[in-house]
Amino acid sequence: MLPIESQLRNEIDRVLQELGFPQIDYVFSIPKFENHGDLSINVAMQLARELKSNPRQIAQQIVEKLQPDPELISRVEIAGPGFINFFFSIGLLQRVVKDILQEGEHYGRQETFRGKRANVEFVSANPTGPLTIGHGRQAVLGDTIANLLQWQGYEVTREYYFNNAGRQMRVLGESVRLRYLELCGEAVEFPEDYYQGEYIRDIARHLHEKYGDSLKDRDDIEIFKNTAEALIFEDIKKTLARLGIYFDVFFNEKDLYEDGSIEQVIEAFKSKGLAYEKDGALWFKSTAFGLEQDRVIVKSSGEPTYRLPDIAYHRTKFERGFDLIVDLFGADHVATYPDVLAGLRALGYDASRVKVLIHQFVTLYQGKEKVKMSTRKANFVTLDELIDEVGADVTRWFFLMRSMDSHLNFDLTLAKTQSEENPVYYNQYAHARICSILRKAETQGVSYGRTDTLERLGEKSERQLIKKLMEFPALVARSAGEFAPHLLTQYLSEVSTAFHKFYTECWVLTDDKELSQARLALCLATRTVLANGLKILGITAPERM
RNA sequence: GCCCCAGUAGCUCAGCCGGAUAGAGCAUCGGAUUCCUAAUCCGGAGGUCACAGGUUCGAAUCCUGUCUGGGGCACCA
Repeated sequence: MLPIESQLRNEIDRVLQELGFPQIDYVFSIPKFENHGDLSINVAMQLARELKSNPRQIAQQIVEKLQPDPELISRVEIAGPGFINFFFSIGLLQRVVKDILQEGEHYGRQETFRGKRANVEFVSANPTGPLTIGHGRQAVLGDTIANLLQWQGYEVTREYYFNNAGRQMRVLGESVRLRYLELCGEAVEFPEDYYQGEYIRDIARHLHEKYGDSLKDRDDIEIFKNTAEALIFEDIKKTLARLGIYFDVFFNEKDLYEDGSIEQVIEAFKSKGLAYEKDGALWFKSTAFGLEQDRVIVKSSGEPTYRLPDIAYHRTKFERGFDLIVDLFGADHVATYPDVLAGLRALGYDASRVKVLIHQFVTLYQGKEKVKMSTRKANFVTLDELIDEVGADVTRWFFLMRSMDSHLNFDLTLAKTQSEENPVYYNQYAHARICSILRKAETQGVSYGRTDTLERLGEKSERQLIKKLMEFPALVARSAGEFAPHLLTQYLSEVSTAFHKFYTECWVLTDDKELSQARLALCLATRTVLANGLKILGITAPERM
C-alpha cells in the first residue's frame, strides 16, 4: 500500500459514512493509462451491486463530498463505468523524493515483523556431489526470500538440513573406494548405479596422493565416505559463497537420533494413540489429520522412513521459537510435506506457521537440445560451471526473474553467448549511469542532495519516474508477503526503464542551477531505489560499467 | 485412477484476491548520438489469453469439464 493510500482511505471512509453507504471492501489500483489518473478506486462499482443503483451516480455523490488534501491530490475525476481517479499534485511527488533521500539505504525497509523470528530452510542437498543448476534456483530463491523477510523486520536464520548417514552416502563411499582401487592399479567393475562423476575420481586421487596404496585392503568405507563428505561439503559451501549465500545453521539429521528427538516423537505418537503396528512396521495414523492414507514411520527392518526425522526436525524449529518457518522444496517433494505437517499437528503445534514453498524445475537446454540432469549419472552442468560462464550477478537474476511456479527453461547457449543482453545489465547500467552523472556533477563543483528546488520537477518523464520510486516499499512488502522475488526483478526493470527515459528526455546538468539540483536529487533517489533493490536480490550495483 | 504446477505475441515469460484499450524482454522492420556512458531511447508489425460451458454489469483472472506438457502418489529421500 502506498503511503498516500491510507490517507485517501480515511477520507473516502469518512464520505461513505456521511452518505450512509455500507462499509465495503475496495481496492486502490494504479491505472495503466496516464489519462486515467495516478491512482484509482472501484468503490462506486462495488457499491452499485449492493445498492442496486447506477455506479456513476454513486461515484458522483462520493466525489462531491471528497476533500482530499490539495497539497497531495490535484484533481479527482469520474471515468469509465464508475472509476474514481485521483491525480497526484507535485507536492506529493516532491515529498516522495525527500523521503527517499532522507531514508537512504533504509528506504523500503519496514518494521512490520520487528521482534519476530523466521527460519528459512533451503538447498538441503546431501553431500553426494556438486550443486546442480536445479539447486542453484533454490539457493538463490531461498537466500532472496530470507533477505525480503529481513527487510520486513524479521530476524532470519538461514538453515541447511542434511543427512550423512543414509544409503546414498554408503553408495558414495563405495564409489570413491572403487575409483581409489583403480588408482592402485586394480581392475574393478564400476556398477552403473554408482556415482559416475569425475569429482569421484578427484576425491579418490586426493586419497591416493595422501595415503598411497595403504588403504587398499580396508574393508570398511568410512575413510572414503568421510573424506568424500568433507571435500564435497567444502565445495558446496564455496559455490554458495560465490553467490553470496551463507548459512547460519547446518543441521545434521544424525543429531535427531543422538539427542533422542526421534524417540520422543515416536513416544508422543504412541501416547496419543496415533501410532500402531502392522506387518511388522510402525504406522502413523495420518488419516486422523485428513490425509488419504496412513504412513509408515518405522520400517519392519527397524529403520525409520524419512518422515519421522523430518517431523522431529520440524519440531525443533518450533522448539527453537521461530514464528515463521519457511521450507523451500523442489517440485519432486510436493507429496512429502503434507505428512510432515500432519505430524506436527499431531504433536500439537500450529502448522500454519509453516510455509511450504514449492518451486518448479529448471530444464536446461543447450541450444535446442534438452539436457537431462542427474547427479548420479553425472551428465549435469554444475552450478559452478554456470557461474564461471555468466557470473554470479547474472546467475542470481536469471533464477529470480521468473515465478517459482513456472518451469524455468534455461538455455545455456543463450546465457553464454548473449550475456551482454541479459536484463541484469540493463538495471546495473541504469545505476552506473546515475553514478556517472553524480561524478560529473562533482567535477563541476555542483553539490547534490539538496531538496529545496524540487518544485522544478514536473516533466512527464520526471513524474513517471517518481511515481515508480514511490511504489518501492509497498512492492518489497508484497514481494516478501507472497514469497515472490520475481516481482522485485520486474519492478526494478520498470524503474530502470523510467530512468533511462528520463535520462533521454531531461538533461540533468544544465545552466539552470535550480533545475540541475532538482534533477540531481531525483537521480540520487533513483540510485537509492536501484541499489536497495539490487541489494535485496543479492546483485551488485556497479558504479561504472 | 488420484493429487500439485503450468498452457497468454515467432521464442522466454509477466499479469491471475474480477475492472477501463491484454503487457515486457528477445527476435524482426524502421528511426534517434555537436553535449551527463548508445550496455540507451522512440516507433511499426505481431494475440480466437489451450478448448468448451457456467457465474457476473464486467472474466486472461472465479467455478465445472476436456486436452497438452512437467512433477508426484513406497516399508526410496
